[in-house]
Amino acid sequence: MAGIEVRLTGLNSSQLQGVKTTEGPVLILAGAGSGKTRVITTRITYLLAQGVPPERVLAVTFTNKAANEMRERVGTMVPPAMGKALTISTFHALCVRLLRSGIERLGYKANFTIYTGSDQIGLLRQIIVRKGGKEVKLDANAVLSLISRWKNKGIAVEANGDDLAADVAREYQRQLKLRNACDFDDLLGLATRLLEENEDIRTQWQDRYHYLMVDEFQDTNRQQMDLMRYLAGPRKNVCVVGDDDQSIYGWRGADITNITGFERHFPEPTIIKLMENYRSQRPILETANAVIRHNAGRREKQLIATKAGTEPVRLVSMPGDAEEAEFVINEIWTANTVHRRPWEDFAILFRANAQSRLFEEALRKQSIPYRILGGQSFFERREVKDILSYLNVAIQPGDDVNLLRIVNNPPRGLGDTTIEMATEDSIAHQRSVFDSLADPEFARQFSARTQNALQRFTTQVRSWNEAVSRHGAGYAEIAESLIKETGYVEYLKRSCSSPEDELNRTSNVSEFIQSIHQHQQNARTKGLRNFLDSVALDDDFQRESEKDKAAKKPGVWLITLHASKGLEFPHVYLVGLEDGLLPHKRSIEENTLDEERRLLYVGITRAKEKLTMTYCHKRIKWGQPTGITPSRFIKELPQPPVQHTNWDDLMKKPVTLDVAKAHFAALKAKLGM
DNA sequence: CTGAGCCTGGTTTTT
DNA sequence: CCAGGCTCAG
Repeated sequence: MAGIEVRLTGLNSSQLQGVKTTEGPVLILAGAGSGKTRVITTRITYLLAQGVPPERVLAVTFTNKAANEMRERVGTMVPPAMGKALTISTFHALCVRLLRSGIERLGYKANFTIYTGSDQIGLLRQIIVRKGGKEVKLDANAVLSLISRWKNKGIAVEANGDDLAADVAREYQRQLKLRNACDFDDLLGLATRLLEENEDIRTQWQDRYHYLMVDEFQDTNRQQMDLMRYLAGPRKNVCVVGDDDQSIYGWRGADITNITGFERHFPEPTIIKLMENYRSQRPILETANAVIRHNAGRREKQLIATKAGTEPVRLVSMPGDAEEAEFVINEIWTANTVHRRPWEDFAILFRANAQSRLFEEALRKQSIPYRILGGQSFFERREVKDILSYLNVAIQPGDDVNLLRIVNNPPRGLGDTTIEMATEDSIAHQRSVFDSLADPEFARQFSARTQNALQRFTTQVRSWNEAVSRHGAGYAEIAESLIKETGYVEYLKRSCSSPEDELNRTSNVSEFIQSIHQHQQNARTKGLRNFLDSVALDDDFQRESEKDKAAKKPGVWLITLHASKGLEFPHVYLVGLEDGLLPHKRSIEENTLDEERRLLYVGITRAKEKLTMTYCHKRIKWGQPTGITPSRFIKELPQPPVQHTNWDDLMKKPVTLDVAKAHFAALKAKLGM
């Protein structure tokens, strides 16, 4: 094998140890800003340089973004052929691969459909109405999170209680299997079960990968830990990288004991601490260290500053939320106008999305560009979701959830009554809704007109099914003709209220068609099923994600603390340090203050040069001014380096000449002088 | 099927 | 306050 060069210069001794400890379980505790990604990518390169074949290396991440970044970075360090032979994947994508080749052992068919959040909710709503009648007030979202929690812990849905929620959950699971569908949690759970119950498959996968790496390990749940254990096998070459202090997804099932109790799953690991911080100036790190120290049961560590700095950390009290927004935006405006700092140097971090509104308004008022992460993803938009449902039905007409979404959309004479009867019939005869619709016996009870509509629809579905089942079928063309045949776009146009809306939605349809074409041309594994997988897993190769697009737009960052993890900004405003907000009311009730403290810690460690925290004495809540108690975390902030001031003092401070000039110039520009 | 009007609830959201 | 879901009338 041609020698690969590994660049080890510039790594500190613990980073070097992380790179070179290749055998046995390794736990790398990577503090915020400690150069974790560099260690992971260099470690992969190092393995290859030691002669490990690239197809024996598996690196798992949580997000597609992280996987792509890792792939790119490694790609610059090794020959292209080697880079391609590595497996760098998200947990979910890896599980889909496992399941597509083995799920038949668990009683599913290999062409199973992946149900996303809205599919799940749709199915649950249906079941709730059927089981409990219309009066029953059972929140589908609540049941869904219950189901998710069980699945994350590896508890069988079937094995829980006999109240309505548990009953609905059981029916949900039964329906999924009947429809040959998996939800996101199933992907992990079933893949794990597949390995657990089948020795041959387990050994096959254990032979495949000899070196495993997991990033963001603090976010793994029980299932993911089990999965890694089975994949690692007796070799136990597992290197996990994470930071228990940045575990902020407990509410989503992440199990912090995976990292704090790592030894229980992998005895006698090498533990490496990356504590040198290359991001933040010393005062910021002192603040962070002081805050996180208050958490119990953590792995003891302290971030070590490599960057000095004299800028104090500020804590500013505000009379109300309006002043808070105004103050922050004014400072940003001045820094940009007077000191020429670009807008994207500033981030406003908050606990809850609702907080962003006042800031947005203030930014708009000053015509300052900003970017906001989140919002509806492309594939959750109605028109895209509709077409996806058509394609899923084409593959599996028995997929009731997707069928019901499109059966009368556009309207084709199959209204509520017909569909309700079909649903009942399908339950009575233990078959799919499609099978009921297509049954002449069932059709007989309807008017000639409805019979006609039934005939037409079922014939169409059958022809689509045949078309997509043909080997090597051009699925982009099929999708296009399907849309034409159904008159979907015309229908969509009719349902739009404004020309802008119409343009937006129709271009979404075109963009979607375009992405199928691209998949058909470029994807490594072609086929409609694979396309739908990559859509469900949001790992659509060519199309830029909404987040990437937002990140490229210039402007001030408005972002939740959760979404800020992994990012860094020169100037950070961490707003709303108030009891009930940070820590959040629910967290106080549920006694998860540790996680709230970690959230604060994550926020603090985002800042590179300057950190300003704020809190209000009053806040307009639901139209009413409400008194506020400052955050209980404030007393944990060390003074110094934290400087506690208030709004009045800062407003009274004399304006410098520079600032006055800048204001004057801006005013002139506004008036067009 | 649509849309106005009423009611309710309001944390975070990698796949 | 205000967004989203739901109902009922047309």
